[in-house]
Amino acid sequence: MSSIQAIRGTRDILPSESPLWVVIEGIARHVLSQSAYKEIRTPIFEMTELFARGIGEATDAVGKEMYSFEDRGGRSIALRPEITAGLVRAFIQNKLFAQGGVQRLWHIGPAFRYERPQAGRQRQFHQLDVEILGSRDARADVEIIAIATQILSTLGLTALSLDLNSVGSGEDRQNYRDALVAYFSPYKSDLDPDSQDRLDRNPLRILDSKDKRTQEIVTNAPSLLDFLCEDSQRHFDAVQHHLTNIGIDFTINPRLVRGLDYYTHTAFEIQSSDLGAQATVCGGGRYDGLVAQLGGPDTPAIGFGMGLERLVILLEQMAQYSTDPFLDIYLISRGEKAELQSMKLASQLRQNGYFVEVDLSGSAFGKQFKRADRSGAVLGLILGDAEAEAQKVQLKWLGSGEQSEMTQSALVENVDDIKSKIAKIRAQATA
RNA sequence: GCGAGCGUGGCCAAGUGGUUAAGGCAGUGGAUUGUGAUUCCACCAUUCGCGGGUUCAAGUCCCGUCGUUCGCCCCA
Repeated sequence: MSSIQAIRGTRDILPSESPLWVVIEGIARHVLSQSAYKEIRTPIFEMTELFARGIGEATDAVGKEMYSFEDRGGRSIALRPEITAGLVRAFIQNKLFAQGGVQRLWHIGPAFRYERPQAGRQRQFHQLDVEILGSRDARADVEIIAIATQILSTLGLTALSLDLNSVGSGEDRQNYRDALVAYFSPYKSDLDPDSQDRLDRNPLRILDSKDKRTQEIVTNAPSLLDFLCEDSQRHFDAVQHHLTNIGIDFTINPRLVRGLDYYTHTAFEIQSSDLGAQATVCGGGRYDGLVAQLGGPDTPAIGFGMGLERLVILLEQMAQYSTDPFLDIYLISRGEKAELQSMKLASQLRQNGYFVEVDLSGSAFGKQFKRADRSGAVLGLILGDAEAEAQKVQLKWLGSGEQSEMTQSALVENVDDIKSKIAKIRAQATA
């Protein structure tokens, strides 16, 4: 066992799985272009400082999970731990704000975090990231949430729950944070060790603790919602009002606190109960301060990240999408002349729109038929010495075994008949 | 970073200290030198993730290491 293995926490997406990824990407693309979103592609690595400044030095994603290294020029580089920061950097650097109005952007690709792999978590994972930059309106929040739910429901994922919260303005959050520290400090020794640690680092996280005793203490802790200023409250109310109006169910969860520093106001999470400990399929929120913080013009924004691996897990559980290869014709040949003709025939057929696989084995016809049968093709074509000599080909309908002979040129010209027969057989098979 | 479980061929596995490492699927060749989900035959692990130790004897016990799975932290 000295062969080289994939890096821990990375995974090959094999041919048996990739069709599912294509389905997800296709549906996402469709929904996003319906809503006037434009794709942006940004590098998977950036200056480490971008993440330190944007996401926050104290967050786990940056503080302890970042894949950072020095490049040959001595610069500190990091594989992106999430997508938003790089996207905002691109927005600023390319002056997309100069186009005025609202920018609707999306990006799909890998992100990296140095963590122990477990169910639904890898070191390299893939995210769909969708952002609206330049709108403070509550309708932008709602549009973002609606897009997320539409992608998920179009995929057929229905057993999901949407949690909603407002973390208020930066000021609201600071006030709340102070109040929490004041509330928890007297109980410090009763808290679980993790939460004691969080008291300094990130007191909002204590609310999420799974420890029983801590949860008892949390019951009477002040609620974030009581610390929203008037504007924050109005925004939050408007978001809820619109969501209800368009029929999106949600649960207010005052304990929903997202892990990255840049969030303000709306925070949301979409979860599934079928994912083990990593239940979040999609998480997002508003980040009105980030663009300015990274050196751009003051630009409000909101967006979400959706975890593609987690979608794949859910879709595999449902077994709703076929991953069978799509093939019209399997071409069998044997003998030098036949093999020569088969390549020409195959390319002519492909030019006519057929999906064609050529058997390259040169093995006995019996073996080739076996493979034809397993290939999933509807029609088998047989080219042996006799056919090659006569410029003919045998057509064998693999479902029925019915077989006939025609000239190769007739086959190539007879596109409509053959195609409609293939379509008919395929329709019967799925009926 | 912490905790627990698991590591036998491409895949699924039996094996619980006695030595020749079951079986199934897949694969390859043949019976069938041109007809496919049937049948039959043959081939397919000098070796049980890797390294060390205990023992007359180790896939089986011990230690280490790597990988993997699940959980904690945290998050997509």
